[in-house]
Amino acid sequence: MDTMDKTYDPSFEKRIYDFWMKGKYFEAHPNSEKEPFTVMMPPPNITGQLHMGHALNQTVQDIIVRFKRMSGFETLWLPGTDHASIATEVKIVEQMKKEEGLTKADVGREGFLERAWAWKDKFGGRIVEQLKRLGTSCDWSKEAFTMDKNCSAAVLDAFVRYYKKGLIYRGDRIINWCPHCRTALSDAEVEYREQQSNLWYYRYPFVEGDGYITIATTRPETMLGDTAVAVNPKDEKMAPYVGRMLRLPLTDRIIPVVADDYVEMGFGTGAVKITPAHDPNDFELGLRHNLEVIRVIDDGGIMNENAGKYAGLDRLACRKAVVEDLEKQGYLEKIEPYAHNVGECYRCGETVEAIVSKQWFVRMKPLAEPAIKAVRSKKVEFIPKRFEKTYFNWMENIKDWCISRQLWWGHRIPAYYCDDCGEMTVAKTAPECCPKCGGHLRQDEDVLDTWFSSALWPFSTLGYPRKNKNLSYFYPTSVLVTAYDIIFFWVARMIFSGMEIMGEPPFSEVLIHGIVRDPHGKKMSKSAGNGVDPLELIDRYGADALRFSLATGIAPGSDTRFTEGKIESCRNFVNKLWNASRFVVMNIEKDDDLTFPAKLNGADKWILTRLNDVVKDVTINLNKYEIGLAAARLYDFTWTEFCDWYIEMSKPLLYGGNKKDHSHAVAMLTYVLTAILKLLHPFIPFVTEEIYSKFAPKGSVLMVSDWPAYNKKTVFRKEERQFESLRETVVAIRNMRAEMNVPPSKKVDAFVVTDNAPFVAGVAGYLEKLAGLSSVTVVGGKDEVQGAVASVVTALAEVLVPLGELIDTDKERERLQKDIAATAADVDRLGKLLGNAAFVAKAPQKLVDGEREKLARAEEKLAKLKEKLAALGD
RNA sequence: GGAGGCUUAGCUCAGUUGGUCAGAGCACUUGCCUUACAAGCAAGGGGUCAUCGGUUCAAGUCCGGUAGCCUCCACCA
Repeated sequence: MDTMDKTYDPSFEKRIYDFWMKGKYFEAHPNSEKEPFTVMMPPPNITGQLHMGHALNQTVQDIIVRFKRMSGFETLWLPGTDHASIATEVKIVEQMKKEEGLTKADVGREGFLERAWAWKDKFGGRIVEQLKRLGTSCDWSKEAFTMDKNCSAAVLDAFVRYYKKGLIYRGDRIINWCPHCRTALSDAEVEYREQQSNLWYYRYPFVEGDGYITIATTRPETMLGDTAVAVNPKDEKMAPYVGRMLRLPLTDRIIPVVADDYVEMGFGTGAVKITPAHDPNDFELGLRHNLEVIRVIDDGGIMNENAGKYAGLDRLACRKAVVEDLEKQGYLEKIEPYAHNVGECYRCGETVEAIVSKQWFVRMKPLAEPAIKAVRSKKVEFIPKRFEKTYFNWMENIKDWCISRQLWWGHRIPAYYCDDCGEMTVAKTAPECCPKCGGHLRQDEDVLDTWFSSALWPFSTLGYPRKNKNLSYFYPTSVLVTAYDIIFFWVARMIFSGMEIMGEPPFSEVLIHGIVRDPHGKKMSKSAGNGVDPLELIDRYGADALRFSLATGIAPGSDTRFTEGKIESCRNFVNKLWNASRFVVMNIEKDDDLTFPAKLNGADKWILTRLNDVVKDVTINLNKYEIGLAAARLYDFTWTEFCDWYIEMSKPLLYGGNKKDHSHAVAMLTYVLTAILKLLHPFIPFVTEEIYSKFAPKGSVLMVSDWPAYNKKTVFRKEERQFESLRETVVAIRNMRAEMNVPPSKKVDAFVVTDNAPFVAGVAGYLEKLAGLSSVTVVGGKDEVQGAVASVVTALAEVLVPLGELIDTDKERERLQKDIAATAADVDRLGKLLGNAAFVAKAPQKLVDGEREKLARAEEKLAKLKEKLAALGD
C-alpha cells in the first residue's frame, strides 16, 4: 500500500487539480438521461486580485456543485470574468498616466482599447488561476467573458429588442455625474456618506419694493444656476410672495417665487432656491413650473461660462468665492453647522454632481412588474427569505435606469446618427449608410453600463441569442450564489432581463451569503488595509483548510468574521483526517479482504448507525444550503466518533494477531473512511481525493463517485444504545481515574455488576483498552469484591475498582457526593415535570414515556450511589 | 424618514419545524510524547441564552415592548 507522510502537507493540491482537469471531470454536457443542475458563477472583475469575498463565494458554490455532481445531476458550473467597464477603465487610466505619462485623449479610442484588451489578457487570466487554486470545479471549457463574442451578441440583441419595444429611450434627464470619471452613473452606483458641512442662509431681495426672502442651502455655488425660489402653497406666511420676482445676487438674473408641494414647511426658512440643472428634485420642480435650466458646472466639475466671473473655478473654490462675495455684499444672514449626506462615485470616491444631460435609459416600470411577480409567485426564491423584502422594496420604487456611460471600455451603444439628416438608427449591425437619406453614419460614442451585460449573464454565457443545446438543457439555471451587496446591481437586473428576454426567470433560487469581515467585525477593504490575502492563506494552510474555515459556522445571509485561529483549527482538522486515514492505510495488508463483512460486531453496528444518521443530516442540510451545519456535523462525527472511538475500538482486532479479525477491522475502517471522504469531499476536495487515491481501486475518482445514501439495513438502534452506554461507562471510569490521580500508565482491575452480563462480557476488551483496565470481571454482586473500592455507576453497569494504596477515601466521598447532587437534581426536575398533570396529559406520549424512563434510571442510580457513600463510612 | 439584522461560556460563533439545546472552536485548569496524529490524547471548570411582558403543559427557540450595536434604502434645500 501507498505510504503517507506523518504530517499533512497540502503541496499535493496542484497535482490533484491538474488530475481533475486532465480527466475533464468538471465538464458538463447536455444529457437528457440526467437532471441538470446549473450554477452561473458571479464573474469576478478583471481588475481584481482574489479576495476573501471571492473565496467565500467560490467555496459555497463549489460545495453545492460538488455535492450535486456526486448526487447524480448533470452539473454545470459556468465560470467567467466581467469586463467591469468603469472599474477597469479607471485602473487603465491610472496605469497609463503612471507608466506612460499619457491620458485617454493622448492615445485615442483605439489606442485605449488596445491597452484595455492587453489588461484583460493579463489580469483576466490571473484571477482565473487564482480561482483554480481554491479548487473550484467549474467547467473551464465554457469559460465566458462579458465582452466575448457570445456575450456581446446577447447585449446587442437585448438592446435592440428593448429599443424596438420602447423599453429603451434617449433623452435629457438629470443624472448622477462623476466629474473624475467623466461619465454618467446609475442611481445604484452612487454611495452616500455623511459629511459635516454648513447650512448657509441668504437673502434674495425682491425686485420691487423692499424686503427679501431668506433661503437656506448646503450648496451656495449652485445659486448661480438658480431659476426660482419655491415655497409651499399651504404656507400662509409665504403666500403673499408667490408670483413676485426676486433679484438673484451676484448675477443680473430675475427669478420668480413659485409655489410647490415639494417644499416642506417646517424646514429651514420655508423657502428653497431652485437649481433645475444641478438637483434632481429641483429638476422635477422645474419641469412642473416650466423653469429655465441653467447649467453652471461642467463635466469636469468646473464652473462654466454661465457662472460669469466665477467661470473656470472648481466647484469647491467657487463655493468659497460665492460665500465671501455674498457676505461682502450683505446677503448673508447666518451660517449653521449641518451634517448631510453627499453622494460619491462607487469607483473613484469623487463627489457626484447631479447634472442634466442627454443619456440612454431603460424604462423600468414595465420590466419591474414581471420581475416582482416572479418572486411573489415563488418562481424565484431568496434564501434566506428576508432578502425578498429588500428586493421588493427596490423593485417597487424603481426609477428608470441610466445605461449610457461616457467611457470607452465596454459595449458600444448600437445607435447610429446620420451626419446629413440627423436621423438615428438602432441596429445590431451597423448599416452602410443612413436608411433615410443615404447619408454618412456615426456610431454613438458611449458604452453601456457594465451591469447591462452582467444582467444577461445566465443566458448569454450559454450561447443566447443562438438557439443551441446548452441553452435549452441548462437554462433556467438552478441557484445563484452571491453576497447581499449586489442584489440591486446584479440579481434584480438578471431577473427582469431573464423574464423579458427568455420569458422565464434565470434561476429558481438565490442563495445569499454574507460578507467576510475582519476579526473586529469591520468590512475588509483595501483602503482600511485590514484585508487578508486568500492566496497567502492557501500557501500557509492549504486551500482545504481555507475552504473549511469559510464553510464552517456560516449561516445563509449572515456575515462571518475571519480569524487566524479559525483557519488554524480547520487545518488541524484536515491534519486529523490525514492521520486517521494514514492509520487505516498503513494497516492495510496485502492479503486483507476489503469486502464489506458479512457479520458485523457491535462496534461496527454502532458506527454504521451513527454514519447513517450523519449521511442523512448532511444531505438534508446541503439540500437546504445549510453549509455551516453540514460542516459542523461532519467535523464532529469524523473527529469524535470515528477517530476517538471507532478507530480506538478497532485496535484490539488489528493488533490481536488474528488474520480474520484484522481483515474484518480493515474492511470496516476503509468502508467508513470512504463514506467520510465522500461526505467531506465538497468541503475539502483536495485532501479527500488525495487520501482516496491511497487505497481506492485503480481508476476510481472520488469527485465523480456516488454520494453516500442512507441505508436502513445498516441501522441498528439497539447496538447504538448499548455502545452509547458503553461510552458513558468508559468516560465515567476515566473521570474516576483522573480524580483519584491514577496515572494513565497504571492498569487496574475492575469488577462489574450489571443486568446485561453477556453484553459487558462481550465488550470487556473495549473496556480494558479504552479505560486503562488490566482485567474486567463480571460479578454477581458488590459483596464479591473485597476491600476499598472506587465505584462508578452508569446505566450500563456498576463498576468497582479496587485501587489498593491509590484509594483516597476523602476524594472518593467527594466524588460520590458530587455525583449524588447531580443525580438528585435530575430526579427532582423529572419528578416535578412528571408531577405536572398538564404535561402528562398534553405532551406527546413518547416524550412522557421517555421522561419516565429517565426518572426511573436516575432514581436507581441515586439509590446505588447513596449506598456506596454509606458503605464508605465517615 | 423607511426596512432589516444582531445581542447565547473570557473571545468568535452554531443552535433548521418550541420538548436531552444549553453546544462547538479558541482560550483556561489538571494529567499524559498510550506504536495514526503534541496541528495530538484524556479529564475538567465556565453561560439566570440583552431586558421586560405575553402565548404554551413546555420558549435561546413563537408574539409584543425596551435598551445597545450593525446594515441597507430614501436623500428635505
